[in-house]
Amino acid sequence: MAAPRAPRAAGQTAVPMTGLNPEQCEAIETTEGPLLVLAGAGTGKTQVLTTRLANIIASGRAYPSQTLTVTFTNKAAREMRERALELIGPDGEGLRWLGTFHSISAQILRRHAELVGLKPSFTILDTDDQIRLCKQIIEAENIDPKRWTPRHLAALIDGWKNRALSPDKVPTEDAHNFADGKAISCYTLYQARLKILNACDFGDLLLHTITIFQNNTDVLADFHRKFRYILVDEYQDTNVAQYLWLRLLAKGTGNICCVGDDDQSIYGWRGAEVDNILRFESDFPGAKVIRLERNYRSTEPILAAASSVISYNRSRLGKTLFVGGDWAGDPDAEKVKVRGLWDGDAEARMVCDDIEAWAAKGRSYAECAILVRASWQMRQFEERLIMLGIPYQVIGGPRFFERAEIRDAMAYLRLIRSTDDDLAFERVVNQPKRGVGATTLQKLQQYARDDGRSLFTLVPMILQTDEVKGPAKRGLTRFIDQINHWRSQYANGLGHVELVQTILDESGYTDLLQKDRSPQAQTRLDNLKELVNAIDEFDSLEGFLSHVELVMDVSTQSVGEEVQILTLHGAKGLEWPLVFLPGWEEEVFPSRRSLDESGKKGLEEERRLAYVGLTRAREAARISFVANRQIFGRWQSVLPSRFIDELPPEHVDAQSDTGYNSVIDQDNGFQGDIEDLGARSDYSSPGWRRLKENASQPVSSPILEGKAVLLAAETGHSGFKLGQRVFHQKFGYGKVVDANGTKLSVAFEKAGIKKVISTFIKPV
DNA sequence: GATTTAGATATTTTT
DNA sequence: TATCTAAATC
Repeated sequence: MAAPRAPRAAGQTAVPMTGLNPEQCEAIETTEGPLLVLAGAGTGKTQVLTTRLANIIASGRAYPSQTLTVTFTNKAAREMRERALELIGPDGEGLRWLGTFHSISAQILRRHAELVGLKPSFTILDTDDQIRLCKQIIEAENIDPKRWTPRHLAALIDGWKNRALSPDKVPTEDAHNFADGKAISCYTLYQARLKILNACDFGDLLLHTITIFQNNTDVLADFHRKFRYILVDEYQDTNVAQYLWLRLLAKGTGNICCVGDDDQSIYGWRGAEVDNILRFESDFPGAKVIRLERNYRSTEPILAAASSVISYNRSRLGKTLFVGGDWAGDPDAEKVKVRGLWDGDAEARMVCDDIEAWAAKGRSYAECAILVRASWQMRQFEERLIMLGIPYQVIGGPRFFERAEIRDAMAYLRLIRSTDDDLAFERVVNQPKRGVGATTLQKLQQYARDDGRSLFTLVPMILQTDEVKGPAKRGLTRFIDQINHWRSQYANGLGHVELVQTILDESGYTDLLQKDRSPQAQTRLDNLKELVNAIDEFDSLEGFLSHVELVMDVSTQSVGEEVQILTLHGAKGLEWPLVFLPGWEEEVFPSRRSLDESGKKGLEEERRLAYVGLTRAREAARISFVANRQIFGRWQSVLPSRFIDELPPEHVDAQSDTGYNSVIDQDNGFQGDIEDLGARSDYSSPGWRRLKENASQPVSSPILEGKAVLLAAETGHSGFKLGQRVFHQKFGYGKVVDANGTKLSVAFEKAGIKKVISTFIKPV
């Protein structure tokens, strides 16, 4: 490789810098030495990051392959790569060190696996495999799995790995809380099992890489020479392991640029340490800090609201966002609306009416988003939107590669790739049913543990004996034969796409789903078709599998003309003109669990979540809270969130449509005035009083009228006749087959099933 | 070993 | 309310 071209003079950039403000330019041009870019919400962070990367390359400071760019999500990595390539053109083909912490670690680890006792072909376990491994360990250690769940153990191990703690370094008091101190031996056992399986979990990808760097100065020195510039996105979300990883690499040139926002650190429960960003200047001596505070996204009231709330946090570096874009000095900017309602139904009604009114002004549904704290809050909005016939999209939820049917299909493929993959073997040996139950499987596992060889190798030997009999023996024999058959077909040149198809058909998996008349079966079949399509895009099975292990993500869904419903966490990095922030009640938001588990730290994180939520809005933010909330089927009287009190009164239009003297308490039969409630819970605050003074106007929903939409339970079935064709947003078209009682029975065409509908449905 | 039923249990989510 | 797990029964 030739040496990089001579660096250009400082200040001279090779990439167009039009439309960038002075702080942004400074962040782009300060290429040498440690740099922290504190980028507030909506201040053009991604643009700075991509332009900076492009500039380093275009100015000849480094070849693309000499830059390391780290993100947290695959989505961010994809976006960054695209935007950087736009700026630097085909030169950037070599941006092969742009990726997530995990994908880059995996690349490094594949090259140096033997240094930590792994083969380069190691597999990467996902959460599901991890939990099943933990289950086996808990059984082996004779721990009561009811009291100490595998999930619990997996979470503990994950937590330690986030903090870069190997089994010998776990503080004893940390381990005491699990199964009378057996936690550490479980962890040790877990790591031993992983080594036998030639596998890694996500945490190991980072930890092994750190170990390699620490124990092999030559390898580290190699990477120091290689990576001339390091860029890190979302630095506030790094955990201890990621921090150590970065420190080791940054010791080379010292050219490390971290971009982040301490006010947007919302993943503490997942191991992120806000402290990393707070400590940056002392961690990297001589570090420069540049603040991006000019916000191009939101109106004055929205920024004022967000800034005011976040100012109540103590652990932060401090920034002051100001309106820097088209919104500057806009006299028509809407104040942040705060509305109090009787219950969740009324709240959903108000929000959806607002959305209709927005659309009636000629604006698009896709410009609206409803951001909730927890996913259970989504349902009532969905129901209401279905009723009004407004298209919507729920973002998040169970991901494609985590669905059972996809994981089953993947397990078959993993077995074809490597018969030693015991976890895959266990998953599908009885899927579809082959008469191999828990007892048989346990017996097999016992053998495998004693022998140290894989299940697939041992089972044929066991079958020679009389250890397993009857249906289990027949099932196992067939299973082994089938796998061998598929493997030889594949070895003899059967294409990987055909292979999946063959496996699904010959194993009886497709049959099983086709016979199943449940509503999910059709979706599952569709998902499997989707999987076949996905595999088609790769040129080999191995390529597909190793990609999927790291990128548990299917290409982003297209966003059409739909209202978006998502969690506050899912909203980070996104923006909409109109944002609804419902459920601002104590115990819901801030979430009670968060406060219970992490106290003041938890509260500050919840507050950052409020900040993230508010700053997603471009033109209008609408907060709401209720007096009575149904949580898991139980009614609870709730109080407005303390964050409402932290809003700046002059930028807020607060109003309660229901009055606060309306409190029901199902458990205690309490029904009374807010004064009583205040007395009960010591709740009294300026914000609350301010809202209470305005508590007069009733809620109105004019938009509802004239909609050809009915709820069976509310209206009876006057709107429906037997045989009537109807449309349901989730299940599609169908015919009414029974309309007695309070519910409506509908046979849906696509799913081929009958379903009792208690939510809204539209006659067509 | 498979199926059914009763009971407990309940954030946020990425790799 | 909905979902997942473990015991109880087939």
